[in-house]
Amino acid sequence: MELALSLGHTNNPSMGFSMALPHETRASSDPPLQLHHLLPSTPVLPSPRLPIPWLSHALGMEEIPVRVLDDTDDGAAVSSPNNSAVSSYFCRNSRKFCEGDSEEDENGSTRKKLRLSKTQSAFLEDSFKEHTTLNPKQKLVLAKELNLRPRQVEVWFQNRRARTKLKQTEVDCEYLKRCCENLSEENKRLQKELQELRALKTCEPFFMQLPATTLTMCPSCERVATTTSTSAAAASATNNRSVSLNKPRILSGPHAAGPPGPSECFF
DNA sequence: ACTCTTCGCGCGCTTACATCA
DNA sequence: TCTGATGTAAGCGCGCGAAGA
Repeated sequence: MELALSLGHTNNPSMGFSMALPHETRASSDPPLQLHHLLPSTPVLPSPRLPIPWLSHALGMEEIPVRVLDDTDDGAAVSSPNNSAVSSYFCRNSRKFCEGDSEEDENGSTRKKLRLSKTQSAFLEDSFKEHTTLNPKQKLVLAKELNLRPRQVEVWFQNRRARTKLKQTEVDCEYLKRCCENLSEENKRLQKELQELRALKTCEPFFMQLPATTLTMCPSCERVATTTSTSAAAASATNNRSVSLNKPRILSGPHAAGPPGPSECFF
């Protein structure tokens, strides 16, 4: 089947799968900051650009040809007994159908929860790939096109955003987990190396008599500098081995050596 | 200019139903 | 046929921003 839908241009060109952060400015054109923006090579959920139903016609500019979906199109099962994308839904609290279609079926029993047909879902999915949010007019047009209530379209988009966010969170967690594992491995390796160096140091007391040369690494710029006593400077300069026996010291804070301010590299 | 109220919307959390293995 | 897991439509409450009084 084909669907002809005319809607305005997107109000959310950034789209993609960047999830809206809570209470962010929704009209902002800047995509919200994501973990994958901060971390290298974080897998990001695909955002394929597929043919989309958001066509070029401006909203309300012309008659929108609407074809009522019928679920025989793809054989998709809508569990509603009348097998249509009905404009009714089940109110949990009142135990009846609400808003426009509150009747019960012939048996007097309430109808089951509506499930969208595959066609409807696919259409909504395509729309979502173009817009993760809908403006009221787009919602109405989509609802009309799919023979759903606007509320259903709205709920579908809300749930779809939630699912996307959940998946992205899972991806991010997986990535962080791998990062953690890698860092643990690196930590183990460095600890082992340190032990070896210490063992070597105790085996060669001669070098203990040499003035200590400390390698100090700036955690900010990651440059390494040697800080030695004045008398030892010459000796250490000519004795690379003594330098190698000293473990680079990671400062606890940015340029923790003191005098230089945090914005100014000590090195 | 500021405050308050109302409205619409999105989100998180949750429930309940449909489907499947 | 029954059952537990999973997916998802939908309800509810809350917070936020915009608009108007």
